[in-house]
Amino acid sequence: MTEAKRVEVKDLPEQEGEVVGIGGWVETLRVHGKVAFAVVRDGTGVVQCVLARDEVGDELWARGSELTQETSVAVRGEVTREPRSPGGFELRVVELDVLGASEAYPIQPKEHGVEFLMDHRHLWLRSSVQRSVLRVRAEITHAIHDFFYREGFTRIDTPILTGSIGESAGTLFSTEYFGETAYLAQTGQLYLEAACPAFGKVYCFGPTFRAEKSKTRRHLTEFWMVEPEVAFADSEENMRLQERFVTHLVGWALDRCAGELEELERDTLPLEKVRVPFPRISYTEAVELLRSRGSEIEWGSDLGGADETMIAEEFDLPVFVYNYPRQAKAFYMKENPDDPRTVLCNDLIAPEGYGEIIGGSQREDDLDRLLARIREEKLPEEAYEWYLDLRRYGTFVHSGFGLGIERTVAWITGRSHVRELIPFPRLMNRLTP
RNA sequence: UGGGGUGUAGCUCAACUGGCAGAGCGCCUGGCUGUUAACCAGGAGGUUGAAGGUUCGAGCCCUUCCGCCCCAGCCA
Repeated sequence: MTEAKRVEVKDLPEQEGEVVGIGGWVETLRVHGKVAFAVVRDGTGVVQCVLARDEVGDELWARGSELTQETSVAVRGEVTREPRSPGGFELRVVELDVLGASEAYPIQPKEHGVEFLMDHRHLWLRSSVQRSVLRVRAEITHAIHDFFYREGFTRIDTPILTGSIGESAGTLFSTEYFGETAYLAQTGQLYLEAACPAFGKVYCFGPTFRAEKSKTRRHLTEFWMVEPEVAFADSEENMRLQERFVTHLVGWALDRCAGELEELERDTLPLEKVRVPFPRISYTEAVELLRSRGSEIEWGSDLGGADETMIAEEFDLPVFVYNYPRQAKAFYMKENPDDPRTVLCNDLIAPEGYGEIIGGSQREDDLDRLLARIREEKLPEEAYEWYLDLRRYGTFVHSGFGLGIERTVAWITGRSHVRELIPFPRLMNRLTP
């Protein structure tokens, strides 16, 4: 192919009248007797490329009119303003090279079932809805780092391979590790607590593994979680950080992903309402509310998905539910001095039925009470020796939380299942591709 | 693990009460100069998830197994 200025599709409107080159993949081809339309995607956008038989000659016509779905091509043509073309511009083809042929592409621009699409996840990524949700995910992860950088946090990368330590046993993936058993991390929190006295405000962001045999639209066995931890912050400050953080993520998505949210047909009005402060309701108040709405929940048991949805419906913002019964929560959460039946913690429930996106707490900083809780839960005390050291050498009030990325992106994009919101989901029955 | 559903062409789905296995899309052939998931005509394409049973006859009924989806639990 002769030399032509190589451009990205998103920049084509600025090149009107110029002859430019693009590289991309054929999404669809519509051939008439003497004119053909090929829609080409390059990753930055899509453009309709037009071949007129009378203009391009027999050889190019033959090549262009036999393009198949997802053939990779290099196209050279004139950028033309054209109201009949989607996007208002098209490329009038002068030259076209097939770079990589594509025979019988499995995914049609029609409906498919979930299993078929997941079996072809490596190709499904090219589809417009998948591109949009994964673009939003990428922007959200960027917004996460932006927020914590600007707030003065230091990023701490916590290990993925760990010894036996975490929230509880029985939900960990294990693997052989030079004759020992290693476990895949289900939280970075305990390591962050160790980094806290070194840096004050820290966070980690990475994959998390849960060997639960969960089969719901809200669960993955491998998911990404961002976890901040703040020295000298109590539960109250923790919730204020959470609402500022979530507001930042939503605002970032509205600013930078308007096109994607439109493509996804997401009603952005509920998102535009998101601002601090978020409504708060104590666990005890939540139980009273639920019982007044006909639920038979007993004080002491954890809230289920239906309970969360019922609470979310009372508000049009994310809502904090705080201070749960201690038997429903993890050993490291600090006892509530005003009501020792409960611990200083909170969940954040997203609106519109998307459920829990954050779990957070103030941590137990008293050595004796923490030790008592470890023994109460019958956890292996030896494994927690280094964690207990943090209470022996300059213990301090501190709090933190974990926000699930896929659930947050599900809410922001309005998608119903988290499996679409990570490029290659790992589920109980899905390890490939 | 428990409850509910489902499995038919490459894909998405029909098939009445148990009675000749079908459509749309995709693919192949031909037609068409402005399509927008193009349209029109023709063609190829099936071990009805697997095994067994009932019946003159099973995609449909029965038994067992397998896959998938939804809900619950666990949590983010």
